[in-house]
Amino acid sequence: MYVTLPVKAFESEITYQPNTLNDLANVNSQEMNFEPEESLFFEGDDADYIYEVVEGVVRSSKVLMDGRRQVLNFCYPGEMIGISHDRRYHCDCDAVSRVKVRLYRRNTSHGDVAKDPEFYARLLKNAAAEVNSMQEHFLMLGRKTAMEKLASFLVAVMNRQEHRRGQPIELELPMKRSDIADFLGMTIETVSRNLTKLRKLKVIELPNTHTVRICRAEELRSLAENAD
Amino acid sequence: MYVTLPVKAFESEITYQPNTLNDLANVNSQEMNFEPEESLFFEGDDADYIYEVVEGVVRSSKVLMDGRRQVLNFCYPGEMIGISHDRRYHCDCDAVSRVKVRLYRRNTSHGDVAKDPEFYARLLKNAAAEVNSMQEHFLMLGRKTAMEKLASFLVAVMNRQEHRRGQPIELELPMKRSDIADFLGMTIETVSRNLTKLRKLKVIELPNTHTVRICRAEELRSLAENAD
DNA sequence: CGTCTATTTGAGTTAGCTCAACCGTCGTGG
DNA sequence: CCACGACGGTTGAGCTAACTCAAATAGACG
Repeated sequence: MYVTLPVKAFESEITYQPNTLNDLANVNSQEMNFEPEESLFFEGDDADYIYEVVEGVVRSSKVLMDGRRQVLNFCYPGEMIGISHDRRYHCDCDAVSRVKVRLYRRNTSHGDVAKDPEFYARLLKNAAAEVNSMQEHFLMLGRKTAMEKLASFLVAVMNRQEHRRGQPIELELPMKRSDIADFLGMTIETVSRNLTKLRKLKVIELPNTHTVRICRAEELRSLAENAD
Repeated sequence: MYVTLPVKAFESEITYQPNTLNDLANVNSQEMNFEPEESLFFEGDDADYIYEVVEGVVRSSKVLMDGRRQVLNFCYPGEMIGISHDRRYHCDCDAVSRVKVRLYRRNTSHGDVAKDPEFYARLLKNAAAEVNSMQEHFLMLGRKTAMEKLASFLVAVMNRQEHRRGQPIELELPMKRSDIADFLGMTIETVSRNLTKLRKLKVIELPNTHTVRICRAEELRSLAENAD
């Protein structure tokens, strides 16, 4: 029945109850799991599904023929990916960590996503939010220094994740340095050097390579707009 | 009646006929004109209107406190700007040339844009297309050389505009060098130097500062992905 | 414990930046 | 009608932030 894209078998099938707050009415959805580095889809594939991240982190990216890569976004739980205007995906999409996603079928004879106005509204809001966040990312890519980029990235991850006031903030960065570098439009060496610099400035600590403890959040925020 | 945002008076008021192909059903819209460098809206303003460019070119941009600027997009006729997920604009928007725009009110008691499913669908498709084009822009900002950026820009303008096969292609570039520079994330000097370089390579001619004649389109396309 | 991969650090290079001079066009006023 | 100032664009010279290449180190995993 679902022969088109996701080659993996669906792990579960869920039908939402109509009119439940925060849920989508009358939309059939399935869940799927992916291991780190597994691909959800590739650029050029038929965009049969829209994905919602439920657990873990997903990375979308584009590559040039010579291998240069730009990471477009890291998607966290609650975020959607795979919306297309022309029935093709325009980026690659892979799991960074272990990932659970919910799939929404683009077009089916029954339970058609495109005919559900609430889902539509949600998609539009999501797309608008994505445009906004991409605009921030733009300013960063085009006009910020390496240090400002890295600080902005850490601030963005910090803002995305809940934390209790006053506490030193621990960020989990499941992605590799090369992912961060390709997201920020710089090299892994420059990422590494600037992390070290932040550590020496006592703005952060690095208990291990995938954890960043923010010691001076305000200092970091200020570095995100002005590299001194 | 329309006291909120656009301070300028509306030049005309149009009501679309329902069910006309390519038109929007039951949506009141107005048109407005802007002179070059006039602003349509600013970052942080209430996002009361969605704009569709009818004539001319519009520029959206973001600025850092110290004045560094990133141009996000140049909008050509048929494109929409001003969609927001949270009722605020997230970028500045200004006319590059003389511009005619059509305005759609975000929320009104009568003719509410948000309740018109066709308009919704159109907005969503537009937003998805914008995300796609921004993704291309990303790859460019983050990973391309100055020459590749400039060539990509010229190719994008070329693709956007109609032209008859075989003919040498003349592009009108109404924006200033500083706009191009801020769009590509480089300096005006680098833009200028690389235009000169393309001219010396006989890939383009520059009859005047705002016209580019593409002499070797294929060469240009190849430069857009590989600066040699 | 050894192998493999990711990350950090170091040293030298370079693409693109900054600063400065110059040029062309256009509009204004004597 | 011409002089001149303002503005946008081009070109040149030197500088520097980030890159490349290379080597050392640190985790991860069987």
